[in-house]
Amino acid sequence: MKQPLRDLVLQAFAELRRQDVLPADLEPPAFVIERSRSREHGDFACNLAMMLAKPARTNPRALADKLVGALPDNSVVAKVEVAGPGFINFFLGAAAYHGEVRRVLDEGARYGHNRTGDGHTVGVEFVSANPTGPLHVGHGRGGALGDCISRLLEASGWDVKREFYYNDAGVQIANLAVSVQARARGITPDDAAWPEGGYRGDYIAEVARAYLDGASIGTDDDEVTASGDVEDIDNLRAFAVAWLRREQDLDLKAFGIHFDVYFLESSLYDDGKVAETVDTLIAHGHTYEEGGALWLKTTDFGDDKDRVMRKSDGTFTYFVPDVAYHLSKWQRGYGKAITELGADHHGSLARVKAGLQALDIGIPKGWPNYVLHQMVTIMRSGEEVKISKRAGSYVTLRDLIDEVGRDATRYFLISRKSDSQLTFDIDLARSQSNDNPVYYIQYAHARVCSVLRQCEDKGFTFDAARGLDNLTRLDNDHEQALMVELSRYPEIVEAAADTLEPHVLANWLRELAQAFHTYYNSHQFLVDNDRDLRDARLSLAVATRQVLKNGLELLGLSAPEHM
RNA sequence: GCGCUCGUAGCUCAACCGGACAGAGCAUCGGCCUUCUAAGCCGAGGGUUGCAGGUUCAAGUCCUGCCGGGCGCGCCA
Repeated sequence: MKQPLRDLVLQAFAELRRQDVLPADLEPPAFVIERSRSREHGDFACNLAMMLAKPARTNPRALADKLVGALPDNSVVAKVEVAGPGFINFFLGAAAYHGEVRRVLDEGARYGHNRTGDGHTVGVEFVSANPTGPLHVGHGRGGALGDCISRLLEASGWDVKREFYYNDAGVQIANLAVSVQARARGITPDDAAWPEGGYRGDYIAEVARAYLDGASIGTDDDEVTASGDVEDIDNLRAFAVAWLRREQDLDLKAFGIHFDVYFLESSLYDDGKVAETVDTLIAHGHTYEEGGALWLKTTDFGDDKDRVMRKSDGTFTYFVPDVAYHLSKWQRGYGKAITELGADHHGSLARVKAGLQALDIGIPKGWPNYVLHQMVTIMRSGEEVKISKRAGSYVTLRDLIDEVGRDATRYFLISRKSDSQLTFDIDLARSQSNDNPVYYIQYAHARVCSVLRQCEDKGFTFDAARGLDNLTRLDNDHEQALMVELSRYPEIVEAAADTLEPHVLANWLRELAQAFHTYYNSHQFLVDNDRDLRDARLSLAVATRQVLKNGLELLGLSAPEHM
């Protein structure tokens, strides 16, 4: 709804330039049209006059008056006021909101979508857990965030590729293999013979048992059968990785997340991409040898010290495949790329970005776009549960889903800004699940469904067209407030997608639900003696249900018809 | 020590990227079910936005310096 107002203001601005009130060569500044916080300030406020006060060398209120005077005739604005330090407040006519209700019913599941992405491809990488253990809550936060961001971008016209990067090469995988081997030999973590750095969790014993039983594991691209031979470390490793990948896949499926691409780190070595990346960096003169190692001059690109790429033993440090991996994303046409990581990885960002810049192939400085999430602290029985891979003590994602449900887990994990730490109180989420915000929103949806069922039971026929013809009957404060809330949805989706912040949508959905619950409690939908009013109210209820459903969908939450 | 990040009501967090009087939920207290689902609604109390400066018409938001929490700082990944 903002754009028509913006156009009007720009026309007024141009008119003042013509009248020499403003310098003829003055370009319009980056002013905003924004929703008013309070009803008395109208529906939208514009700050243009305050921004122009200095270049025009007049006081903002006088300028605001002139801008208002220069506004062209139009049908959207019912009233304009100049207020405060020089705000121009727009009061919209009821027709503007009625039009929005019609749009909701007309566009249905597409309402709120926009075309910002224009069909371009964006790669969204998230979770990317090492296949060395079950997914824990931190992965859950990353998973929920990445998936919701993907959904928001899809709703904004992007062609989204969800991508999972497996670190299936390197030291941790070797550790995994020897851990399973030790378990298969009957060694436990408390024994002196337990390998240094081995994974101590009980799941390792499960893997070992299955290995000794000669089990088979099918993944989408492979089938691994255990030989049962404890000495066969290659088979042990392949079996353990396949096992854990399958476990993680099941967890993600239970969480409602799918990926389009599973990218294996090992493939970067197999097809020579790592070597190619290193060669390119050397060829462009961004490296040097020192102490038997090959260094990348990351300080040329904003890092605080240079980094080793190839160790003196000839192997590469971990960030080299990371650079090769991101290069692969670039080459695969991800003009926009989002990499979602736990904040403990932030130290490596600078060197990966430096590596990408040093390739000299025109990758923009801000590419990829990193989204970091802070730690999740888990409380159980009033105490913090420490996550310790070493001791094998976990709160797994599966535990959470089992205990508090998929919807509640997702909602909890995305309802906070990703860069602030999150406390997940399991007891609270479980014991008070009825007071959980997600149920509050879903309840509003179920209530509309219930009203429609009652409508049928009472023998009323709901005529949506008739309702839309009678929207002028919706004249009380609660109905007005609800319509205003509904009309904000497209702006919320656009803002959340632009800033990659799903919590904006989560919080707003609560406001929408609240506006509906308030309305529901103060007015009857199924008035029996006034069909026009009844249908008008039902139209508004159905529009609300549609927007609730659309919003829940973008967060990957269900929209139940009964509760 | 250096870098990044956060600090808002008793608790958990918002605040539309610089706008008007800082808002919700939980918790506490008080009301509302013979009427569409009370998983709901209405009301009350609760704040020097960690501290001190600066930038400007306007600062929780931007800049500087402190204080405090978290994370990172390896030829580990």
